[in-house]
Formats: sequence, structure tokens, C-alpha cells
Amino acid sequence: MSVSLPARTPEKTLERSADLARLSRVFHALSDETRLQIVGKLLTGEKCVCELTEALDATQSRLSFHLKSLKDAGLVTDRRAGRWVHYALRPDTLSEITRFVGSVREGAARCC
Amino acid sequence: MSVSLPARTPEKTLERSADLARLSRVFHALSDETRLQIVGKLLTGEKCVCELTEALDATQSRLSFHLKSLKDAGLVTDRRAGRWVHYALRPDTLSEITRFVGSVREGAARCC
DNA sequence: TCGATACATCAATGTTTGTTGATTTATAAG
DNA sequence: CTTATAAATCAACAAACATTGATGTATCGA
Repeated sequence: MSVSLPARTPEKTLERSADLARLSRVFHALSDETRLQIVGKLLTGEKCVCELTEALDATQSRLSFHLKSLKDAGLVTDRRAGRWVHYALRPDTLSEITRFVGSVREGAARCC
Repeated sequence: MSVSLPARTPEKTLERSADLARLSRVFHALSDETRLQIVGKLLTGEKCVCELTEALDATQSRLSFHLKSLKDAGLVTDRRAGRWVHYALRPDTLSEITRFVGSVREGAARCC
């Protein structure tokens, strides 16, 4: 599901349909408070769904829904261990997004 | 409408309701392909709505709607000049987001 | 002051998203 | 083999969002 963003000027990236789709999916994944809270919890290491359920006081199916969104966007990975599925952040995707927003910022600083 | 994100660890940021609301609004603004295209066009400098309308082949009211979303999120500013309203990127907000995603990435790299 | 232009806002509508509770699948333990 | 636990998926629903076309507002030039 996840496609990497090739290094390209942000102007070009924002002209390509596939890149637009990919970017909007990642930002959409980050656009929900519950999902941002999940990201916050994963900052101290991988967690299984049950730990997140308890930490965020959310129902299991609700978390499953949000974790799928984060996973489809390439922001987290899942790893099954017995009965548990552990979710963890993907630093590579976070780097990609940091670079992208950073280069948009640079472009903006140059022109504005 | 726009509130700045104080420098704070991402863990703490992602625990505060006001910061969550602010972040989710910014990411939501970036989660739509039309709005990303607008950002792309603004990378070469400020543009009036009519220029964006032409460049993106979109109706005026549609662009107005999306520009409002970007403005409410603090990603763009508007400046009236006679009959025209010019929109431009806000590098400060883009820096903020870069710093935030970057620090999440650092946390992820440390733990994953 | 009249008409034209640029833009914002509104009402109506269809689509997408998030939530809930129930069901299903997978694994493990007794 | 049966039962319990962890998690994914599904159906139903409500809320939020995006689009369109129409109307309103501000500014400018004639």
C-alpha cells in the first residue's frame, strides 16, 4: 500500500497524481486526534493493540480502524507475536515527510 | 484561528488536547489533493484566487473553500490588494510542522 | 451611480469518515 | 476438542467533508 516519495522538487511532487495521492493519504492519517495519540504512545516503543486500547481508553475495533489507516499510509508497521500484534512507528516514512515539508518550507521561505 | 505549537517533546505535545486539535487541523488541511496542489502553486510566490482557479482548472467557490481550510490551519495568509486577494505560504507554520514531524522521527529512530 | 470583476458565503446534495456493537479469524492453553 | 483471548472485519448509523450553483459583498472603472 505504501509507496515511497522519490526525491524531487516539491513543485514537481505536487504535480504528480501518484505523489499527491500518497501525500494526502499520509497527511490524512495524521489528521485525526486519536491517530496522533497513537503516534504519541508509539514514541516509547512498539505496542500491542491491547496496550493502546488501555492507554487511550478506546474500544478495540475503534483502534483497529485507526491502526489500519496509519498502516496503509506507511506510518506504522505491524508484527504478529502469538496472539498479539505489535505496532511500531516507521522512521523511514517520518523522514520522508520531514524532508517533504522541510523542502516546501524552504521554497516558501525563498519566495514569501 | 491559528495557535502556535510551543517547543515541547512530541510525547507531551501529543498528550495535550489543544496541541492535538491544532496538529490535526494542520494535517487535515494537507490531506486533500486540491489543497496540496494549491500549496504547490504557491511555491513560486503568492497568487490571487483567479490565478489558482486558472492553474488548477477549478471553480472559484471550490478554491475559496479550500483556501479557507488552509488559512484556518495557519498554512497560508491572505492579503487583499484592490479587487484581488493574494494567498501566500506561511513559512513559520511549515517550520513548526517540519520540527514536529522531525522530532517524532527522532523519537521513532531511537526506539524502533 | 452603474456595470463589471474578484472573491466569500450559503443551501442543497452526495461522499467519505469515524463510531458502535456483532461477528469472524487466529492463536494459545487446558 | 473446547474454551478463552487478541485482533480484524463487517453492517449500520451519524457526523464531517467536498462539490455545485446561486447569492451576497467589496472594489474598481466608466
